[in-house]
Amino acid sequence: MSSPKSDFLRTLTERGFIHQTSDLDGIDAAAKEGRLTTYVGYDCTGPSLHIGHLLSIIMLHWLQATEAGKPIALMGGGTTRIGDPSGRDSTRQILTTEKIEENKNSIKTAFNRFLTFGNGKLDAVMSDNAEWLPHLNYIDFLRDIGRHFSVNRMLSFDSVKLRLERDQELSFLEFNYMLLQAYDFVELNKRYGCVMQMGGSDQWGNIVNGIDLGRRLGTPQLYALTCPLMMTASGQKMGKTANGAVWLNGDLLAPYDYWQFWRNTEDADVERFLKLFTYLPMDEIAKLAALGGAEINEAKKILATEATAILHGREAAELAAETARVTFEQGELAESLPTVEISAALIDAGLGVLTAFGPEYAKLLPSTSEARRQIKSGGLRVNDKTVTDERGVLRVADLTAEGVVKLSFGKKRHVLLRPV
RNA sequence: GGGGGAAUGUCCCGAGCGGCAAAGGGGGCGGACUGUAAAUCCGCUGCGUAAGCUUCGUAGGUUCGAGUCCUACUUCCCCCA
Repeated sequence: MSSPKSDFLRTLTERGFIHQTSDLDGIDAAAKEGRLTTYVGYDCTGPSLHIGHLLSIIMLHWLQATEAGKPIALMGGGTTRIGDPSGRDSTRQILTTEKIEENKNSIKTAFNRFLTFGNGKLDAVMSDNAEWLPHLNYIDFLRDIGRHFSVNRMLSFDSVKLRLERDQELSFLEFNYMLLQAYDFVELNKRYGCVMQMGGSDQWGNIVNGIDLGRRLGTPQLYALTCPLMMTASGQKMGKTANGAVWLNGDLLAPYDYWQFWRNTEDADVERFLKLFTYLPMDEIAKLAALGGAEINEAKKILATEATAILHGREAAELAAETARVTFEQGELAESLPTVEISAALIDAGLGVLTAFGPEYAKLLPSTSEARRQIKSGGLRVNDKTVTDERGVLRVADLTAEGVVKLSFGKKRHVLLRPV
């Protein structure tokens, strides 16, 4: 197609969101008229979404911001009971319905910062396929939906093919996943006039199945749009911090740590990430991207603050930036660092360093054995002084003027112990 | 139904004559160098502030001593029917 006429497609294209689409012209036209109602589905396999999901959420944001259509966030309350085999070597553990409900409620909270929900034409809605999938009748489903699926073709999909080639188990349960996801698309079309599904590039097959099913059932033309799988410039899969996944929920990953995650972006990724993970205008991004050498750190700080702001709010982002500035640039003690309160009696009696860093208190390290090893390689500091004696003890004399002890693991992770 | 093979350090792959806390990778973490980057180099990578304790699919057995030998069971793969 020529250059896109809709703000929506132009934005996604210039910011690098688009990996694959069906019928670009059709999408463009629908976006221009504001009738591109679009959904993205989210599994409820974990307690929170993580940055792997962020691209699709931001795409929904742009959909709404450019007035291209109504965003639908679909919770996979039903499909999670089956388990998507895509990208999986082995069968997912089957979660209990209680666990799925719990995850779902926790996941939902992340969307409010990105989308405006309500009853208006372009207001976002949250749906849940547990509303319809559990009520399907097996025979009816086979007759109405199953007959449109060719097993020959299903076997050719990567998610299935890989398992078969490697002689890995693929249960009949999982084999049905793609039918249900296809059905979701059609159902959302009926309920909300949804005409497009977006997702990560690994979802392409599943999405196209929905389009095919729609055509066979006489549903209006449906569209697909996928975004690239996020990798860092050095080829690592994105989304890991030292402590695990980069969760979107603040109770699982504090705004400060989230800010740090973005601050540590590789040079080569800065421009790409500014486009994808912030709402900054393109000309401003171009300026930041032009920075070279050590100056690029300024761009990284802006990336971190902007990305944190759209998830946790401006105030939390500024606080994280300030905490980082005091800690890293002035080398001073920032009282807003993550703080663990301990009983004053522990300090009075003298608290062993190994224990203090361990899982019981600062939680910087998973075990005291690990703490011992880190001391040997010089990775632990108390009040910015490297710990050399694994038998060292924290005492009242170690408290700073602020009445805390600063424990550091590596150059980047700090925790304050505050006796109360 | 019959025959053969395999399960190893709770991230993955993977060696392992009866003396093993168990080779080697990958990944991860720390240190050095830098810019809280990448690349590179070095170190660490079961638990325990000591003594020591607990690991090789599960349960028994042989032995001074078992990842290693024997028996049963579980799961997976291959061949035959």
